[in-house]
Amino acid sequence: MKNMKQSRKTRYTQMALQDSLVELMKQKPIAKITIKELCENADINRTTFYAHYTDQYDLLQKMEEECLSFAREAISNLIGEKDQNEMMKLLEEVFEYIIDNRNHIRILMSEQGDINFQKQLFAMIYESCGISPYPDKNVDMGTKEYYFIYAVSGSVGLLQHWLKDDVMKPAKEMAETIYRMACFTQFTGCCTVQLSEDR
Amino acid sequence: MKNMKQSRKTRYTQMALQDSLVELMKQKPIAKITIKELCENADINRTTFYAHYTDQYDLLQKMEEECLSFAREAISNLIGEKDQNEMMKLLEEVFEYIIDNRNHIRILMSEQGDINFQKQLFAMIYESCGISPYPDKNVDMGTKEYYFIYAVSGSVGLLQHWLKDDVMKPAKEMAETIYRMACFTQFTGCCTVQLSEDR
DNA sequence: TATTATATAAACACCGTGTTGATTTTACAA
DNA sequence: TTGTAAAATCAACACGGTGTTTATATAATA
Repeated sequence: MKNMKQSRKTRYTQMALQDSLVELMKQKPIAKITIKELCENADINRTTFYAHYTDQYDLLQKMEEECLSFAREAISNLIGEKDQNEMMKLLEEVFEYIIDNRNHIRILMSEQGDINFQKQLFAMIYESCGISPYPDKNVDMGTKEYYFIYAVSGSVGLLQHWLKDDVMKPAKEMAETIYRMACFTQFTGCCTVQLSEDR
Repeated sequence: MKNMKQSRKTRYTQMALQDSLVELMKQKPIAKITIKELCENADINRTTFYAHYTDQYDLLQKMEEECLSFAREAISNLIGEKDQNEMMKLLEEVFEYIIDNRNHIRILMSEQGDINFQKQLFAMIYESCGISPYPDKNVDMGTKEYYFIYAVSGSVGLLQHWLKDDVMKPAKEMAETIYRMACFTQFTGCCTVQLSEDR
C-alpha cells in the first residue's frame, strides 16, 4: 500500500514517456528520435528520464516485455490445450486481446517498430514449442524444422498484415484462418509439429 | 569510357565505406554506428563520406538497392516461366546467388539489418505478383490474399533462417522445399496464386 | 604539362548527451 | 498540520559527434 501510493507519480512519468514514444514512432523511426524531444513531448524532465531508462531502446524494451509476457502465457495455454474447439476459443481470445491493445502492438509489430521485438517473439515461440518428429523416411529432421519455421513466419507475417488494416477482420476469422494454415503446413511437411509441454 | 576511369577512385571509396559498414553491423546495430567511426574504419575522410551519402542509413539503402534489383529481376523471370522444371532451375539459381553473396545479404536480412529492406522486399514481391482468384464460394477474396501473405512471409522467414546457418543447406534443397511449401499453401487456400505477368 | 575531378585537411558553430549538485514538489504518516 | 522521505525539476557542465566551409593535395585524363 505504501509503495503503491509512492509509485503513483512514478507510474505517471513512465506512462507519459511510453505514450510519447509510441506517438513519435508513428512519425519516424526510433533511431531518429532524440531523448530531448521525447521528454519535451511528454513534458517530463530529461534528468527524470535518465533516472528510469538509459535510452530510447531501453524504454521500448520495457514496453515490449509487457507484451511478450502476455504472448508467453498465451502460447503456454495453447500448448496445454488438446481439444480443437477449445484451442479455437483460446486463439480467438488472443486476437481479441490484440484488437484491444492495437495501438501499442501495432507500433511494436510494424516496420517502424523494433526488429528486436519480433526477434524475441520468434525466440519465445521456438523455445516454448518442441518439434516432435513423425516417422517418415522422405523428410529428415532438418527439413521438418524448416516446415515449422515456415509456419511460424507465415503466421506472424499474417498477423502483421492484419494489424495494418484500419478495419481489422474479426478475431474469430483470424483464428480460423491461422489455425487452418498451420495445420496444412504440418500436413505439407508430412510430419506432426506437436506442441509438447514437456520441454 | 571517360566516366569509367574517372570513377575508379570513387568506386574504391564507395566500396571501402560499404565494407566498413557491413563489418560494423556485424558488431552492433546501425543506430549505434557513428559516421566518424565508420570513416575511420574505412580509412576514408569524413568530408568524403558526406560527398556521397547523407548518413549511415543512406549508405545502407544504396547497398539494399543493388540487392533489390537482383530480386526484382529474379521474380520477373519466375513469373514468366510456366514450366515446373525450368522454374525449379531458376529458383536454384536464385539460392546460388544468395550463397555467393551471403556476407552482404546475411547482414541485410538479419535481425541486425534494416527492417526497411525487408519491407521493400515484401512490397516488391506483392507489386510484382497478382493474386488471381480461383472460383470457390467458401473463401472470399480477402482471405485468399491472406493465404498469399502467409506464403510469402513463410518463405522469407525460411530464407532468413537458412542464412543463419553456418553450413547452409545446398541451393537445390532450398529450392525444392520452398517450392513445395508455396504450392501447398496455394492448395490450402483453395485458390490459385497465379504469378501473372500482365500487371 | 595543364586541366579537371575527386579526396583530404583543418577549423568551425551547433546540438544532443549524460551527469552533477542543489532545489522543489509530492505523497504519506505522525 | 507538519515533518520526512521519495521523486521530479532545474541549471550548468564537459564531452563528443554532426554537418558545413575553405583551402589544399592527389589522381586521372587530354
